Amino acid sequence: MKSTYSVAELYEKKPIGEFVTLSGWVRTFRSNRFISLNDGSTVSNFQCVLDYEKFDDTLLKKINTGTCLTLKGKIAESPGKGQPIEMLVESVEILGESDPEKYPLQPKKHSLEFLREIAHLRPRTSTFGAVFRVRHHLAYAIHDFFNRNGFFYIHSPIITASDAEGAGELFNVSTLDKKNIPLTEGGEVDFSKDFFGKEANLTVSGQLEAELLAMGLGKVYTFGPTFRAENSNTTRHLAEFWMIEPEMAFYQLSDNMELAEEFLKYIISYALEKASEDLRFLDQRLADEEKSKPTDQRSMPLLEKLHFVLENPFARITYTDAIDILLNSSYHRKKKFQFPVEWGIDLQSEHERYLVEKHFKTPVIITDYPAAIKAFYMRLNEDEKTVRAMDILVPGIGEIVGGSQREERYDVLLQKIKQFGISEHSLWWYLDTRKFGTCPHSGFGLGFERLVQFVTGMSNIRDVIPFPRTPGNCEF
RNA sequence: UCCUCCUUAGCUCAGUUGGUUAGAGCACCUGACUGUUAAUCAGGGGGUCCCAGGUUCAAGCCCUGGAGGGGGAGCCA
Repeated sequence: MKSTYSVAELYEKKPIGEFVTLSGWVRTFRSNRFISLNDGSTVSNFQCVLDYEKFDDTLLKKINTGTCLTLKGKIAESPGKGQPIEMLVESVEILGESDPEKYPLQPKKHSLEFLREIAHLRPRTSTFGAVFRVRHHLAYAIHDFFNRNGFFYIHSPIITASDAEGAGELFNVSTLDKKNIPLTEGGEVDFSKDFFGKEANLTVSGQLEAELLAMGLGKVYTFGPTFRAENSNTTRHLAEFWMIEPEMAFYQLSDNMELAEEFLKYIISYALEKASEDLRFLDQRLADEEKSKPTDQRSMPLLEKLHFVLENPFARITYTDAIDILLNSSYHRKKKFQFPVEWGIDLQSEHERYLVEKHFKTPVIITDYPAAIKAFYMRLNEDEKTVRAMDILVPGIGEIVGGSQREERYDVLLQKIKQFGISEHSLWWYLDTRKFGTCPHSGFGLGFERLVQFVTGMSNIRDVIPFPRTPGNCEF
């Protein structure tokens, strides 16, 4: 018979009368009698009761917030109101002491900004425990969804020599001696002397490589780290983040949209099922936070929002229709938009927010953007002005998915590459797939941390990844 | 990178028109109490007022520069 349990297992099995072993970290120690213990298996703490007259004072003094303990004792029904069962402690082993004068976490509410500075300890708080457990379930759900639907998980390279999308600043990967950098005759850095014999960077996207695999394996996806050296200081950007990029042969844009919607709904319903206790906690946390805001600025309660997304179809409109809606809006007539609206502009945050939060009040898929504001690889429409792009916008976060049908026609793609000023030579392998057995295909990218933000209701992206990397911040 | 707000005890924050020894709640320490739920009650310790310079008889408060953080924007996922 097993006698070592996690807190989650104790609450599930309620082994009343059984002598068990339990390990965890002390949240509070009340009345010299009640230890509130958490082991990370669930957001709930477990009450362990000890008779202080039976234990040494020097031992009791070591039971403080943060102390790590192994307790042995019998499980009994709890006469108190806060919990169904509790442990009547018979032995206490101190695994790790915690000096209460110096331990920064207290049994009280801390600001997220303060906890960010002690990111090595914040996994011991209720909020971050819940966030990281939900993050796990979401990651697992993503693999589960693709596996059930016939996708193959592929590993695209982390180090690449191509700035695939031509977008954003790159992190350089080099083993050159920084104090003695070899130069060419023209005074440029001589990357032929570098480790790879050419300039190399951390990947900004696995998409181009995923396309190569899709045109052999059919349906594939990547799920890996991505790096952008942008000087972005916002609540929704990281220098290192995780991205999911499915890529499907023989998928048109409409198939792509259907997949993306089904995918998001599957993941959310999986999280609601597997992490219901954590999501209830996060729902309450958000509600408490929203109390300090004026009524008209409050967002929808977390659980209500998630159910709403599950139960309603995403709105689908073209970019051209979106511009019309914006032009006909009362916001536009009253000149509430800071940026002008006209066909051809890149939609600003305020425009996206109006469409999602005011007009449709549901996630929105916008398609067929002007070719000039989208990447070179997106398939050109018959009007030769727009491309088969799709962005999914959600309330609070904005863009969570960006995807497209890919340009499969060799001549059109080559012309676009030249137009965008990209060296065709560096993409010879990408062009080859259009030369040999090309086919219509589509895919999209989902920012994992933005998904975690959406599901947990955390407003800053730095609070949904254990150790965030942002400009000027690489601690831990 | 731009705009804006902030920086006072371990944490969250107050500090009036520039004026004596800089305050509160929580945390911590000591004691009392002991079936509590962020326990309660009494007492105590704890400060480079972000840094540097300036104005003034006098600066936490005013001025200049810098650093760090929050929110918004851009770039994007």
